[in-house]
Amino acid sequence: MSRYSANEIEAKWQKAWDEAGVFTAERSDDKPKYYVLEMFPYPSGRIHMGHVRNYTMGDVIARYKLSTGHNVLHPMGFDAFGMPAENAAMKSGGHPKDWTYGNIDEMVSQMKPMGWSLDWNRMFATCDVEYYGQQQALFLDMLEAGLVYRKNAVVNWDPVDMTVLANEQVENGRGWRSGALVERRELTQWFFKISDYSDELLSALDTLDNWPAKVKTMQANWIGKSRGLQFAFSTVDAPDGFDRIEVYTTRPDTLMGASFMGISPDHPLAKQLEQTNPEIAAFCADCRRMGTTEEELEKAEKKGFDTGLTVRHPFDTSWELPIYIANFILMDYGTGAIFGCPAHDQRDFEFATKYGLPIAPVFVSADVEADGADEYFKQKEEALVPMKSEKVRYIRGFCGAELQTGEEAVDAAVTFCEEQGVGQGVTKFRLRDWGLSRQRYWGCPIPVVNCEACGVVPEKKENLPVKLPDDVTFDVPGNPLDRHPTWRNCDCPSCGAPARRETDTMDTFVDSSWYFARFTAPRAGTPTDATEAEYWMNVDQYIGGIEHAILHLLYSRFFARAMNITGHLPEKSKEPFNALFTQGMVTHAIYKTEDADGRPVYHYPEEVETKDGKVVLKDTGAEVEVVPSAKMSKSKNNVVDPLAIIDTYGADTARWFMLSDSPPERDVEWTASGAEATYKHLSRVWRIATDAVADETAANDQDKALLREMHKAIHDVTAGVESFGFNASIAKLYGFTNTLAKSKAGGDAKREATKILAQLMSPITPHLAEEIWALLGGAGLIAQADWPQADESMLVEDEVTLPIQINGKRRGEITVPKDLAKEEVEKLALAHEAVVRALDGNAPKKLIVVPGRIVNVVV
RNA sequence: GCCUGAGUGGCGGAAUGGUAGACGCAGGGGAUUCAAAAUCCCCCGAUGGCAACAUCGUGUGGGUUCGAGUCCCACCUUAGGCACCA
Repeated sequence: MSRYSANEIEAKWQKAWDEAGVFTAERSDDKPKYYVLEMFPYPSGRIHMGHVRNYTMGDVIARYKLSTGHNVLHPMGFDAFGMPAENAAMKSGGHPKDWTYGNIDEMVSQMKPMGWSLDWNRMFATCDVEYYGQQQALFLDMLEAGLVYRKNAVVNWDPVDMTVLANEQVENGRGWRSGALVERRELTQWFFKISDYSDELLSALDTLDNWPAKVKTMQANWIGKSRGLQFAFSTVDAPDGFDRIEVYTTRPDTLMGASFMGISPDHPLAKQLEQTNPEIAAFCADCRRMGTTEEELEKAEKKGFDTGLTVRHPFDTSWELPIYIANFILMDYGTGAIFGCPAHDQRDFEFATKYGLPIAPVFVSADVEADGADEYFKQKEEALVPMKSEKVRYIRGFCGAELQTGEEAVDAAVTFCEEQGVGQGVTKFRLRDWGLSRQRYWGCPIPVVNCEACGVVPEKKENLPVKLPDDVTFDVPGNPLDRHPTWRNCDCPSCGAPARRETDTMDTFVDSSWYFARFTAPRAGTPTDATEAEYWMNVDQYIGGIEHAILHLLYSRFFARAMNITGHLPEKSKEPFNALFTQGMVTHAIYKTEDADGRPVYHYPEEVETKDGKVVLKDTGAEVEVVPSAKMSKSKNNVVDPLAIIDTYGADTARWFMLSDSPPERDVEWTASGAEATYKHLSRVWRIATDAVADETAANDQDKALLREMHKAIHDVTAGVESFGFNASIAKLYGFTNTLAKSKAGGDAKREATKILAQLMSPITPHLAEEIWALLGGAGLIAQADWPQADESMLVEDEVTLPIQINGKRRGEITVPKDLAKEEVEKLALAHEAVVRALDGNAPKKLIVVPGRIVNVVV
């Protein structure tokens, strides 16, 4: 008997699948289709355990669907544009293209040994000219459909490197490379009109039944629908054109508590004022040096600048409020101007306290009398911000009842203001338009041309693709496209005069917003092919990390709609992902000690050992602190390399272990002992199979019991696979393997059971399954064999064991024929020793018999 | 503060309202072996008891039920998200 040799087996069967073209997706009318997709990776150059888990989950589904008679589409590609390639080029020379394609080759060579059932014929990278050329065509169609436009927007600008910085490249307000103070600078940029779809993207979430509720909630919050009042304050002595300033508020009921007006440093009025007032200019410049993320704005100290101008309160024109420019107000939200009500907003409260502005309460708690209201409020040292659904007592209300909820008061205030001609109720969304311009080289060029005479002109479709030039260097600051004369200079597609290309490229989220559609026809001369898209779309099961819950998935949903409008996807694909599954992370313990200065030192798993129940360093014997279940991270030295695992145990072990220990949606901890145990188990299955081949035991009375267990295993494992309960399927496989190993059944029954075991294991450990299948003379490839069906009649036992409870506590059990009459069960139960003892001659108060389940005696 | 989840042995985790802890890891004992590796068998929530067995036990406190890990109410802890403000 030979030993289980994973490396030999795995290479052999991968070759066999490849030669038979088992995983080539083919369209045919005689079979239903199934499209399973895992989020494609960034080509970092190395696969990690997260990939192994993610792609193995998809693979189990794909292989299962293949064996249940589906045409399966299970493709793979690379999300290949983006900054890391440029960073690498800047750091160590070379070209982003070479770096990227080198990494892709490297990763493919690491992925293939995992034995995933991928249709590699469909592979592409988003940096392939064929792909981004079609993306440019899509962009032009969207431009024509009015889904793209240009406007000014603020970016992080590094004045030394003369470049735009991503948020993560700004550290403490300084450029990560130059160390220069980062400015916020306005550039003209391209935007997708995703905000036009805010309401639809929100309401359609309700139709996504097979999406995690969590993701839907996150998207709903992100879209952020709100109902409020938009109205204008009239100004006093303001510059021309600023007679009125529009504000938006979700709390119009607090209008009588207004104490100041705040405008964004980017508000037109602020910009007007800073031209003549150096102090205001300095303040605004200071604000613009802050980062552009909301988080940074929130964390920053709240600062304001009194413009000296005032506005009149809409209900009392003699009441004037000062106008402040404030650093926490974003031009992109609402109208870029607010009124502050310090009594009922914590941020306004702090602002008013800082600048000595009045704090007038509008309402108090419902349990406070109106007379004592002002007194009550004076004792408070923070804003009173109850839930909108809570009833409060209005003391400066102007409509509705004195006692009402915030929601009721807001509605009443909107109605009242509309009647008075002071503004109108509007619905606003937090979701902003999607800025897609990136001032970078390694991305999809935006296919437009700037002509002096014609303005911004779309490139002609026949001139696509607009290819990235290869002859660029990164030794000089700035975007190489900007200083590439022969690429940048071109002829206007409209008038033919000399013109300049757009040198901005697209956000990489654009690339990943339609790749799933491209997989249905990856080599088509148009973005998609109608027949293929009609057949393969939608993605039946999408699998990926929760970190993409908002942006990627929301953008993809928008793109699917845009592609429908522009004729690239059918109506049914407006929601492109029928089911979504978000898998947990792969974690690993961290081994930590401290150096002489108290700084943490992280040790590789190989450097530690367990001695006398303590984890110590092999070298010095020093005790090590074990931090369990931390995300794998290079800096913490707790990364497990899939290649090393394949080398030691084989891909089947890695695949099985990644699914065995935790439910798929939760994090799983990689442990060396767990991997070892998996390998031992697979070796055991291998031994059982090789033993079964030559087993000459005659058929006997144990056969039926074994086959019964076999059918139960079919039933349970299948149920697990269909419900994403891979860990449950694996538990059943362990159980069935134990039964099989101990069975005294005849050789034929054992061989049959072993073949079924191999089939049930085949989605998880496909190589070992093929080997056993071949060993036992299975026809063809197990990958192409029909999934076994459980015989329902074999799932029912002839006898059942019923627990006997006394007052709800288990006190014994009886074994009875399955169909025994209830009365007979009662009789047997009452005769049970423990029951007799408990009753002590008395009659039971109550006797509950749940057929086939339980007996409960109440005494 | 709000919205989602989660909380069960030493650990990962099972349990359509019906025998809590399946299955795996770790641990203990035994068989085999000159010895070891590998393999096989048995035990393994806590407390008491030689044992049979008894009592307790699913974050906390209540409740519904013949019966609650599961359903309801309140709370605690924890992870993720939002930072409702525009």
